[in-house]
Amino acid sequence: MNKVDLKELAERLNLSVSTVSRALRDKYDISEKTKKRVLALAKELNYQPNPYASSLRQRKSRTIGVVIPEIDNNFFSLAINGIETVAQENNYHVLIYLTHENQQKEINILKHIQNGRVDGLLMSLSSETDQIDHVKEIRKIELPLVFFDRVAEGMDVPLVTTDDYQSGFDATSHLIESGCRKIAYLSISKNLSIDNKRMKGYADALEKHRIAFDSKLVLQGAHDHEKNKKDIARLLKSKPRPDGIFSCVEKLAIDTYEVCRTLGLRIPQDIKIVSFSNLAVSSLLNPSLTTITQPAFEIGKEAAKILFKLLEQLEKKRPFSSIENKVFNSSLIKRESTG
Amino acid sequence: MNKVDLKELAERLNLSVSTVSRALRDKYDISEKTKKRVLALAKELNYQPNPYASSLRQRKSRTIGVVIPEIDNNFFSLAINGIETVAQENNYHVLIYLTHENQQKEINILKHIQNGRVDGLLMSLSSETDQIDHVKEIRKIELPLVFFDRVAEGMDVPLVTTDDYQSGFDATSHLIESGCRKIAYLSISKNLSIDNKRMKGYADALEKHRIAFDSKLVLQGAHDHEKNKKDIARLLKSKPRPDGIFSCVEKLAIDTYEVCRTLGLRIPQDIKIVSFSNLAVSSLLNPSLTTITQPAFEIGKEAAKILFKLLEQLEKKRPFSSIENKVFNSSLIKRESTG
DNA sequence: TTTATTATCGAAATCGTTACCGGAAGCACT
DNA sequence: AGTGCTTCCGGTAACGATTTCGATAATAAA
Repeated sequence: MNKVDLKELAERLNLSVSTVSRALRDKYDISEKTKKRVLALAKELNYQPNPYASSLRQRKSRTIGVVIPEIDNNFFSLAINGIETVAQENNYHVLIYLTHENQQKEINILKHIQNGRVDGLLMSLSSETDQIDHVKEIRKIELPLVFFDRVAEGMDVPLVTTDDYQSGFDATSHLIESGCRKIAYLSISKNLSIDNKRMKGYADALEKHRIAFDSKLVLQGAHDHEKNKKDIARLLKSKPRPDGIFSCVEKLAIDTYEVCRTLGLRIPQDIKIVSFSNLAVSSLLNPSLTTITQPAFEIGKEAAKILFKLLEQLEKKRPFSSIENKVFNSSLIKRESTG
Repeated sequence: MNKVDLKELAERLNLSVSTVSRALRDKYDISEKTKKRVLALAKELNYQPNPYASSLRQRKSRTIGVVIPEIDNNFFSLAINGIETVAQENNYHVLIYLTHENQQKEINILKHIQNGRVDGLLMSLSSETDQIDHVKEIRKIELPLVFFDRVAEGMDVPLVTTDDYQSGFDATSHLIESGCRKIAYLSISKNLSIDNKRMKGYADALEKHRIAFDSKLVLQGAHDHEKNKKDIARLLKSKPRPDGIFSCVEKLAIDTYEVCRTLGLRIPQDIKIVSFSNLAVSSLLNPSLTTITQPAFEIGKEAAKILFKLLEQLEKKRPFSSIENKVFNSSLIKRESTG
């Protein structure tokens, strides 16, 4: 066991522990000569400071937490990629927590995290979450928090999102312009603001083209693929059959593809599909999928950057500047599924 | 600021700090009555122990680290999903580190991690990694370590892998049986044992069918998509053109699809493709892709379980039982791309 | 009643690092 | 010589929990 601590360094160098500590951290009141001696020995012995002692004393952990619904999802893995990149640049560590779209898990995670384990939090809500007391609790202890994508609104917290309303509007308009008149909306959650906004865009686009909104055409997706496929199949077998599908999330679009295959429905001849998606192979699907693609990596990076800005302000005890929201544009990429 | 610590609890209860601590941890020498009082107040004040103080004292962090090459990759995100699931069951926290396939980053990460920040490590090597001194360093400090998928062999460390040789053999045989005679192998790294095994399976299958191994048909993939596509295009324009492709990783297969589209090559008529892949939409591609699919989620779970078993043994100071390797079977799923 | 035992709790040391305060030594300037 | 500044370093007390040891009181055994 190879544990070198400050005491050991101090003894070997005939210095005090506090001097060694300050030398290693390049403080002003240690001579250059001493600093060099200390650094040299520290390197030789491969000294690594104990992060827990340090965190305990400094009341900061150099760690941020990321709480997300799931990770086997292109959007979130790209976002984490962005987050981790920024964290590594700032010499921070990243703790990952998955809620698996479960509100109770989300509550538990937030509860067990509000003890200084992380200096800040990045978060995207679970689809089941229908109240946010647990998040407000986090605010009470003044833990810097940034929401991305699946945000909770009205909380005085920075939000990083995309132009969900506009995207919903554009996607639906695109379907209408492609000839669709009976367009279904596949939702993940009526609780999530991003879902509501997308649906509002959908509804407004319908209205603009004088197409009646029909609540029977709104399908609530679940966490269970099989159930989703059954529901989608029922929807696609209803008469008159929908001629367009706007899916709020990638996985429901995939389910739709599979159901269409099962039912022998042709895309785009029988039904056209557009979906939010970060699938790298959208253009290679059969048929290629028209997507609204969010800049997921950038969203992760930006959310992390804002969080680090908050941390810096906290550090310098500056008053928090105005809440910094950031809205990215998604891009509608037209492909065969709406052709 | 709402920081409740043991001292505060103790004062309010007219007890000593040590009694409160032991009551909370349900030790035998505290009366039931006192325990109840303590628990009640702790709950009321939402007491959360400071993890760093606790870790410092106990010399354990209840945290494991996961070091992987990338995360926007279906295999690794599924694996993490499995890891996180097991970790959450064990009340452990998960730190994520991405090497971005870069050896130097991998070295730095391992260096900064060997200070007690994690109790154990799960790891999959970067494709660039061509020596493993940094990993051996980790072993010296007796940090429990489990490799999964991209393992380093000969290190007396548990490995969780798939039957890469057999999969390589089967995939190649399948191509041959489908009529291919000039089969290219797309590799990610000559350093990785999984790559070597897959290639050995490829080579042996060729030999079994008396097809000469041709090193010009082995293409070394890089981290850069554009370069890969150029290389693949060059390969596919060579004469006589390869009639089969066996790709070691998903992303090279995707690149190949795109190149084929650009060059106007028809899959599977002009060229057949099989690839390792965890893509959920393999069957929806145009044409659907024949894959060797690894049980990624299970691999993550199993690796984490083995790690926790090691941690438990360490806890009880039992001698380590024999190194526990686990080999999962991948499944060859035949689809149109080799039809 | 005395002694041994058990049940229950408190005081203090400890984990490794950092912050606060102060002190010695050297120099410059009156 | 005395005063005032720097420069450089050490001692000590935190940070918040756990653990060891021992103390007290209550109970059982003698």
